[in-house]
Amino acid sequence: MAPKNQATIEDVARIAGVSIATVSRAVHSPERVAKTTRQKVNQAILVTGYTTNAMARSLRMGRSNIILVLAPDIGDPNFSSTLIGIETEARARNHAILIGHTQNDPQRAIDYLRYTTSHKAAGLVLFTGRLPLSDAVSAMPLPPTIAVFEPVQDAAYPYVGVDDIAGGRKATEHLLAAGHRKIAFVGDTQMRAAFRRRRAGFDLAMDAARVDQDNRLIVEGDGSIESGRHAVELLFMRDTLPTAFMCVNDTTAIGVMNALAARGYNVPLDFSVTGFDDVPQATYISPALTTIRQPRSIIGKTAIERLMALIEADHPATETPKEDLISPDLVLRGSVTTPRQTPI
Amino acid sequence: MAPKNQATIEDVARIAGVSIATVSRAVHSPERVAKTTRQKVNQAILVTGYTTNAMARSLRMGRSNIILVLAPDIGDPNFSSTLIGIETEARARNHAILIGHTQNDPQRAIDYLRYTTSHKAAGLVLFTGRLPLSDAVSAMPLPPTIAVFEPVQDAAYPYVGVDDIAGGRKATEHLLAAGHRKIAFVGDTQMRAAFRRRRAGFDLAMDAARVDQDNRLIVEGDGSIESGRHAVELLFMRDTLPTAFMCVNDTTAIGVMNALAARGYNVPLDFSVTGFDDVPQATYISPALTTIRQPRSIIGKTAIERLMALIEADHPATETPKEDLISPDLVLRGSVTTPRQTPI
DNA sequence: ATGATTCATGTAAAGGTTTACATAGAGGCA
DNA sequence: TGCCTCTATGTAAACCTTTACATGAATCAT
Repeated sequence: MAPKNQATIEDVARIAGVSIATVSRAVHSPERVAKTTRQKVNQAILVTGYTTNAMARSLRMGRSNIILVLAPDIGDPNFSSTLIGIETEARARNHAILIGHTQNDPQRAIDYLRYTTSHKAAGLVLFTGRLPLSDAVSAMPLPPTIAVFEPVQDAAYPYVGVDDIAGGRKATEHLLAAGHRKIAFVGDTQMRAAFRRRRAGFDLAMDAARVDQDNRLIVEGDGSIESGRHAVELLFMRDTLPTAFMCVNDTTAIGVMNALAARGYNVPLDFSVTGFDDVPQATYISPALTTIRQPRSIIGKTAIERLMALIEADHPATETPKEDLISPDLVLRGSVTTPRQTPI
Repeated sequence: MAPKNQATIEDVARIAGVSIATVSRAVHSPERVAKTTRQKVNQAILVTGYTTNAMARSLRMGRSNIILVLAPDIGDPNFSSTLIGIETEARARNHAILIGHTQNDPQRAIDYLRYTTSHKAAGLVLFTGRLPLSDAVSAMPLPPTIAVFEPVQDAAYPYVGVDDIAGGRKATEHLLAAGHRKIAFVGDTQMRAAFRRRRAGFDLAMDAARVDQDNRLIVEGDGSIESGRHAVELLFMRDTLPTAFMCVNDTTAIGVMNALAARGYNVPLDFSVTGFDDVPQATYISPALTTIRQPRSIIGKTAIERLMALIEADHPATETPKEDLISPDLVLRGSVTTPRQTPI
């Protein structure tokens, strides 16, 4: 069916009646070869069905056109949508995406990072907020690197993400504007930088509205659905209940709504709820969740733009790493309304 | 920080006091070098931090250790979970996964297929039921290929997927066992092979239960949430209503449940509903959806096993392509119960 | 003791590119 | 005309492996 042996640059050169150097130039810097020659070469390429051997090219050039994307969890909806942006932008720039799925296993991460050098990866995109801190990693020569969604702890890589502070603030301001004053913040934790910032946005909005500390019910949580459910149980054991729940992410919010429904309450009539992320599930639950939308594919696109700038820069890492924060939008759906007048 | 120039096999050879051939052998077929030499080499590798240059290796060997996965939609939950199985298994066999995201655009698909030859990919995994049928593609020399989830139209690639007939049958039998006799099948279409098979399973079960054609309400649909909603509207315009909806996939089922809720009906008290796929959303809606679970990561794992067998086989495609159908399980949740006694 | 066999290692070619440097022809200018 | 510059192309080296083949030593059978 297909010719057993792929045509090489030499086949093209022979047919076009030029040297292999000219063919190479015709392909990669067409302006350096005469118009008529270029046409002969293109013709020969068509005839032979020639494709450059990327392996030979990478070997010679010292780097490939592969970008490694390291992610702890491929299934995370944030990941897949961002990947779309990454893939599209990378492809437009003639680069391919290699997926490294770490499952939070440091050994797997190290293996993939090693990949980076053995495959001469052009760049590295990190979805993972933590890098294994073994000596193996710090001694490893990594290609230009960019972090996405969460800045990498203890390492100064440029970072592209959502403006979590602005997002947290927007969600909170929306609840305040609806008339809520006693608001629970669900998902307080020091573990994740993004969550810390959302909390900061919450406080900023509450400060600006002059809501005192007593009316801010801070509940710990790790972003899981269980943590949301648990938060509700916890609050019902305290003496004061909030009228609204500002949740650190959608998953938490879904947990909160589950628990409220289980107790027979109606959202938004009895309690208002906001999320953060706008995961697909946010539309499927009822009522649909009012939330902050992650500008996922924009983040992916921006990350590749920055990364390519790094790759093409001659002096790697001479400038100070930059943070690129993209401001998210509030998505109005059905889980927020004015607080009920009679106490629960 | 890291040495500017990666150590090469020659550095290792010099330090170990052997030839580069011996180093190569020590790394890739250790049994062929004497124990003491092997130790010297390993020591030298440790000292230099040597990693084989995969580009040089691939160039010499004529193929890389990269497997291209072509998918129309990265965001599809089926895709990501299957990818986990693919990635894990590929990694265990020292291969890496390159993602090609076609967005159903034939041109993008072709570009990625071309990738396959330029990067000397070891293999190809197709998530896409349709291949662009241009001459460009049929003339293209593709590496060993396997289809996943949907067999590829008009092309005889081995295929790993769920046993859709068995799954469709199981779901239908479950409804029959609950006492339903008038059942709607939502999502009838010729366009997708998987859907055709689910329909076949439905008919098989209905035949076995001797349910006549009048009690099978077949409604067209393309698997979208809108098609589910639309099906309900359609059925309410006919003179007979089903007591249960067997939906071709979960997304359709969610649409059906949405529309029923909008009309004020209760699932499962008024109508029972089953889905197919077990997408994450199936647990988030209320009631949680009784459905057929795709054995996703098993499919991914199996696909790579078959693909590697193909890659390692000396005589490509001499055997007839094989179908590997994995039997899915029924997941019991809250959307099915006995039919109500009083008609709607 | 001798020839045959096995084992461990070395030598060198090949894989397909890109690119520094060389070359040659054309055109411009005095 | 003679010299210089510029442009288009060619030559050959380098990138780093793997592996067929060669070599020499050691082991074995007779």
